Amino acid sequence: MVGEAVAKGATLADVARRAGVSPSTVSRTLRGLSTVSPATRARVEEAARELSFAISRSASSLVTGRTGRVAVLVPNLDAWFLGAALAGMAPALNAAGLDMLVYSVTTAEQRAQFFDRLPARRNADALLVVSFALSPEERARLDDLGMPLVFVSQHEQGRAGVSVDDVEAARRGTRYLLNLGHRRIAYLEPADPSGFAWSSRARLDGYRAALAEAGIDGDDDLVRQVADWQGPSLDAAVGRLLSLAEPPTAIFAETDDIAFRLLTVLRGVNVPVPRRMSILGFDGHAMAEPWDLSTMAQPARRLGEVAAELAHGVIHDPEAYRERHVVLPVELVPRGSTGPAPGPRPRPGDGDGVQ
Amino acid sequence: MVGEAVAKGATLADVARRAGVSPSTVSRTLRGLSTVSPATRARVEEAARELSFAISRSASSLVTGRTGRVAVLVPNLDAWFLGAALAGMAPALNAAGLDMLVYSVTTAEQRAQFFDRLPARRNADALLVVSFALSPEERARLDDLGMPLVFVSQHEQGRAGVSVDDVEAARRGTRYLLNLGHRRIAYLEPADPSGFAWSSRARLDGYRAALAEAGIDGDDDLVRQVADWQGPSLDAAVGRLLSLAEPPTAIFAETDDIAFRLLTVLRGVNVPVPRRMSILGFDGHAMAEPWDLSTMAQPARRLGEVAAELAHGVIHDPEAYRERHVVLPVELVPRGSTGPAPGPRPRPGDGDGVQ
DNA sequence: CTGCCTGATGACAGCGCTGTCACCGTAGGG
DNA sequence: CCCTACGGTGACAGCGCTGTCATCAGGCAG
Repeated sequence: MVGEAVAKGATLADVARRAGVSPSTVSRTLRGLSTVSPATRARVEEAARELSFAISRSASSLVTGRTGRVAVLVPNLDAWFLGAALAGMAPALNAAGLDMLVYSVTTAEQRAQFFDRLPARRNADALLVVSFALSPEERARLDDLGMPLVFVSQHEQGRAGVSVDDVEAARRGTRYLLNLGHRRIAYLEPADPSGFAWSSRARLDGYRAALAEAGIDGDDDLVRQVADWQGPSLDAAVGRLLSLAEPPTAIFAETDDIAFRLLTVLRGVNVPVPRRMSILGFDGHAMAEPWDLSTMAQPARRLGEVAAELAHGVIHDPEAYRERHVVLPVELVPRGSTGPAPGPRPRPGDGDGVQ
Repeated sequence: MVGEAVAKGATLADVARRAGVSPSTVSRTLRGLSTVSPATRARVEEAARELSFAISRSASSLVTGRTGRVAVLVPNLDAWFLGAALAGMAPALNAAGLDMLVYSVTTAEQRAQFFDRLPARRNADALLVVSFALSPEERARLDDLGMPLVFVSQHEQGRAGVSVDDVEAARRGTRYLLNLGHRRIAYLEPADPSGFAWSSRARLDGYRAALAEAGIDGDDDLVRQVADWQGPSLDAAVGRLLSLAEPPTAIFAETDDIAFRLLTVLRGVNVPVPRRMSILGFDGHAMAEPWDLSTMAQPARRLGEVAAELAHGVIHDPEAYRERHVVLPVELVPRGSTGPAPGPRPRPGDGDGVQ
């Protein structure tokens, strides 16, 4: 009895019967195709509505070779940036009539399985690679399979993709600190032991370039790697920086997540921000505002939206889109975590140097 | 020439030819089915590997009626909780051989479209509804279509789902504040103007129950709605609370996001936490630790994992799983944002009451 | 030696669509 | 009044699988 009630779902043939036309006509109508008379169209659409007809993608993709789906490959799912990017992607994809398949590949095992079974293949029309470091073999494999690729938040020579100009953004961020009078500027970059997340030295390069332009010699003691998210290595890094002969007066963190933890650590050890130490982040994390963190804001959602457009492009016009790369702007958002460099170190007896 | 290189992808028939067997046998082998001789199995598997064969779900689902996909419906994608839940879900789903289709329905328009075209139907074997307030019509629609539903992070009577016991968790959180000596405890709940996010009065109920158990009359002035994420209404709410004849000494925030902003606002107006005001959040947000926020931690990832198991369940054994509901524990994580209630208000001349 | 059962495999129809082609009626040009 | 053109429609094959049934070679009891 229960089984009876479960409508298996109307088929296109059912709709055709109800509308008194052939299946072909229903198909044409529903696809909004060329030549269907208005009267027929109306009848078909009503019949479809009455039966709550929803087309079976399985059947149509079997014949068209298109699945109407795109796969999204991410190194994890709980990082703010990825969530924001997906949040931009999903509606844009849906608007284009595409469904979004998400694959979160975090462990080596998952990775092997993903590329071995390649579930995306034949089950998606394109693959969006988001901040994921593809090995050359993996990339080759995907190419062999003829899977159109779109790289999101990473720049791959001669490939469709969307990203920001990390070099330029980091350069501008560093210049901002220089303009505030800072001369000793540290740089904290995330260590990625898994090697899954895509990264480049681009931001670090930008930082170094800005220092060089200002005639300041790079000091490797000021560049430190820290575990991206959890763990004690940040404390150690801060300890190193504070115990230098000439400690920094500003720290540029490669990600806002690092900057947040940095703020906490500094508060804990009574280093006032920004009076004694300015902090600049990178990402435009949603929490940056409540934390009053100055940051280089990436348009994360927008990256997702553009990625969706590119996906649509590479599917429908591979020739035109194959190498299209979009660069989005990064904006410096100055907030309370950055301020002028403190004056010269107080000589003995000078007090705090405060007027 | 380029077109030539694009391998359309081997079919099952190709594998069969290469292995010198019939397509049926290949199908049986690849599905790990009953009776295939070891020798044949080996030949088939090798042929499949050599051709990088990946089965076409479109074709197989056309005949089996199963898509091997589950759809996940979320009210948005950039909230921490949803990201964490998805992060738990994705690998668990993949391990069960299911692909994850994500639908982020944020606007009324998207909502109408989703339920109108119901892209999930016939394109997914089950729908996971995550913190999404389905209208009765929407629910009825899904039921009519025979789509198995799993409710995540929300409790629906007689439905498969996984959630936490919000009443009990809020009661415990409130008791914790009571045990610290607080008697005036405010409660901040999120206003959800869109009405998309599922919510219940459960947490508020738990808060009230704990107060009642302690013999404290509820004071409606202490319960305030604030915009969940952005906006100025928090400032107003704090203003109200601080201007009461008897202001609260602790605030229980229904979500960590509210608690974070609360911490910022209080810091801005020089109300020391926890010396003058204790703050307790709810969620177990990843940022709670660096913020040193006490919180009722939900096992967000675990919710996702269990949801995946339930999805597998309702697909393969609907009878057994139809009404299965799993309740996961919430743990109080005490941190630095909560402390003993300050002593009685200092009488004039008493100073700060600090020894 | 016959008959039957069992394990292993192949043949074939058909899932629900789409694309192609054939078809039909009507309008307009010669 | 015939012929073509064309808008509108239907018939039909077939996409790549799976499930069912048929087939066949051995093994073993009778």
